[in-house]
Amino acid sequence: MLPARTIAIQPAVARGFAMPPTPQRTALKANVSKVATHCAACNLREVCLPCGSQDLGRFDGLVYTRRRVKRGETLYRAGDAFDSLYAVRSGFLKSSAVLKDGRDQVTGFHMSGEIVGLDGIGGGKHSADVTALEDSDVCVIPYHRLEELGLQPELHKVMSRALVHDQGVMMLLGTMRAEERLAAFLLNLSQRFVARGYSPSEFHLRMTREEIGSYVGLSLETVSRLFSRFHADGLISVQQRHICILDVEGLRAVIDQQERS
Amino acid sequence: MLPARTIAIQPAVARGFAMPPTPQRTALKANVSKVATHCAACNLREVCLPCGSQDLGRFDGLVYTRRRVKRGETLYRAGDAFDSLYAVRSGFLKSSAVLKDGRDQVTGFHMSGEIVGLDGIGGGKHSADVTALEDSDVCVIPYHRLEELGLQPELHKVMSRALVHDQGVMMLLGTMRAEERLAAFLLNLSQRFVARGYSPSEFHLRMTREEIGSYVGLSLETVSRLFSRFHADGLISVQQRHICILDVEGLRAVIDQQERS
DNA sequence: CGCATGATTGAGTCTTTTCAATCGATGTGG
DNA sequence: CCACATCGATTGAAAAGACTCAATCATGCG
Repeated sequence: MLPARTIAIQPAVARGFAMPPTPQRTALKANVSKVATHCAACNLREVCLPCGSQDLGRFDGLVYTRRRVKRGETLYRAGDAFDSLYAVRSGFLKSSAVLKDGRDQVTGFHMSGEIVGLDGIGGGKHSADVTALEDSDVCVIPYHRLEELGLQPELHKVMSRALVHDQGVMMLLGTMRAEERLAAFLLNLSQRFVARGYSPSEFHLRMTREEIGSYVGLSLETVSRLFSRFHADGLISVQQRHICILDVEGLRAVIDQQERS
Repeated sequence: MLPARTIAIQPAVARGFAMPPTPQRTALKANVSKVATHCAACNLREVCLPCGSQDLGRFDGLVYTRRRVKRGETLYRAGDAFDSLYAVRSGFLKSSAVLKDGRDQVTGFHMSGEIVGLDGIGGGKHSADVTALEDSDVCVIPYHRLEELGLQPELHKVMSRALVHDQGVMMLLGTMRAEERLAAFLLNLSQRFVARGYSPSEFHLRMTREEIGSYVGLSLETVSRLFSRFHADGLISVQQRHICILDVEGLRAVIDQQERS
């Protein structure tokens, strides 16, 4: 049903560090295109620049690999061995975890410049699935190379920021009402788009109502209803997955003020 | 109202690395007792051993400091400058964050062997408050020393595990019903107690119903009612903050099976 | 001993979910 | 090229779960 299991890819060659060829690696080579230029996504700073636009000296000498993930395919799955981190170069992905009784939840959305795969460092295995919501392109960062290169301080910051972000999501899920959750979700998306040079007020949702609902802890119907209500209130305009934010302050007020008309 | 703001404490002396004495540091010295023996809490592995019971060679040469936090006092607060991580040696703490409209939420509970303060690495400032729920004792780990000592790989694992843990909390808040949340909360606490050599089935809650509710996204009344219901169902016995888990499998079944009588 | 804080329990309300029907868009095969 | 199938989105009505308000009950502390 689903495409072949993801196998983390090693760089074919790195200066002074030739990987011993294994059958898997040889087989995978065809899948992987070597990137000759520097990759801003690998900056590990969640830079918001288009890939390739920033030249990072410390990456000199590192031959890294790129991997394409088609819409619907997984970058990795829960239980997969952890070898590498992934910097999103382009596209849009979600991560999701499954409870043993079958219920699953979207735990995050990832766009260009963000680092994915941090969940695997602790246990040597990934604890969630990461699936592309549109054709995506990631930069593979072998974890052992990261250590060699002394990039840990950067990584610490990325992970710490991820922890702070999760804290925010916990606040959202734990204390906010449905309206507030959705307003916060839209504002967060908008922020992230604008940081990447896209319009802050007009964008295309890459995910379904169900995925949004799963992420913010609501049913898909509630999400749909609230989009309609926001639309009726003149805060946004919705047409399927095309969103315009018409009144940013109004959206913010939904979160800040608990009293409403 | 609250005790003086927390100031992260530096080690007074470290081999070949004398801190320049500043007024603050001198003033704080009285507060800090130097620890001559190795501290298992600093292991950075969230070891579940009582502090001091494990001798870690790589900590040779590091003179580290201890800090006591009385019940109700804060270890640090949101906005405080980040200098150090803290390993809990004994006691029990909570972290909590405040939304701008005043609502606050408990984002975690911390017991011996766990590392606190990771939220500050990314932005140089802490993003949450950490408060002692009982008199506690932490080991201060200056962040810059951590880099010198090459302990980053350990730290990565701790942070990654924290991310995975947060993922679990997000699942709890996002997909579980009230009963399931509370059952999961109790089982998690039990697990953590048993890992520290305490009874898995009988323990004393260090936090109020309100703090539990805040953590799992329920009102304090709902928490109280559910404790009573679990009691009536023979799953646990509750007497104020004293808890006995009478039927672990029953509690697990609350989470796993969505159908109930 | 009395006060303050936290816990329990009840009643009523409100939000959100569930179930269900319909609509719209997209893509495929005849 | 169109009909049909499929998937996602919308909307309504009813039900359930959790919350708020409020009163009462324990416990611990000064």
